[in-house]
Amino acid sequence: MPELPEVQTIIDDLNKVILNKKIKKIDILLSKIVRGTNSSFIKILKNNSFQNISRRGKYIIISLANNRFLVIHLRMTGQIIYLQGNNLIAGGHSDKSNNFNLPNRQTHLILHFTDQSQLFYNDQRQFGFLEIINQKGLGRIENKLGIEPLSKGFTYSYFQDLLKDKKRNIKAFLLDQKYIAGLGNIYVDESLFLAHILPTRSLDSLNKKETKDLYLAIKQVLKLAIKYRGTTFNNYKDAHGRQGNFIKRLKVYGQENQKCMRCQKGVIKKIRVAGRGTRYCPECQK
DNA sequence: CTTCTTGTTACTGA
DNA sequence: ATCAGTAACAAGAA
Repeated sequence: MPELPEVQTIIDDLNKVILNKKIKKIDILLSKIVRGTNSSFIKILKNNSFQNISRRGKYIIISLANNRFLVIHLRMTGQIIYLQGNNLIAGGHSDKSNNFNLPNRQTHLILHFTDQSQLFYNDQRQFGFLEIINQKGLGRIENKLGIEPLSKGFTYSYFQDLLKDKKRNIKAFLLDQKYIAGLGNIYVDESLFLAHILPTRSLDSLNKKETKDLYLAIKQVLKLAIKYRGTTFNNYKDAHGRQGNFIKRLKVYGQENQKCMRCQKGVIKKIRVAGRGTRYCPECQK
């Protein structure tokens, strides 16, 4: 479940260690994980290098030479792990089975660099993908995504305009990448909790204060999660011995049947909203 | 055995 | 046009 903060953590780590290293070999272990033909994918990457790594919503965008881009989407269980020797230098979204014996059963692609370091793409459920695109492809991604919630352009008045005249369910709206890019199930639930708003509410039912609170909550939750290096980085230490642990700061996600840690009155409930498991406090979210 | 999990797209029907 | 709902993708956990 890598969302904006997890993807941001991954690219921040990778940018420090992988730029300009020459790719000497590409192993595609699961063909369908690569969009487009495998042969052109390999042809473009071979002897190429990463010039810069950025993010748009949950998409990882790696600039290559020759105006090409390697785009990676982790979907639900994708991981990127960069190893130098036996040392994990940068990585993403490790789950319980934290096993650096790579490649393993879930490894679908390996990039080998000339300095012997390796980048592994792992994906248990195989929903993620890698793709080489050009400037035009970049435009296509841009066109389907809404604003970056941590960008300067995401002002309160921009947020108000987004909501205007819509009657949608608030959670479905926040999950929709074409309005705001990067939120997923975890941070939507956390933002709504922070703003004291029930996930079942509709946009046209929000008053001015609630709208403002939600706007601030989204930014606050995302910033804090990035500070703690995301939620799903549980059991690994990176090269600097840090552990990402926003999971310990989650207020509602995964807290069902627990007493609400804010009001100490409600018990966190889990229901289904917009097709997703949704957690909230029935006492202090209205 | 069944059910649930999550990101995204595609599709149906209101 | 807007929106809700559901299936699909795949593998593993409970």
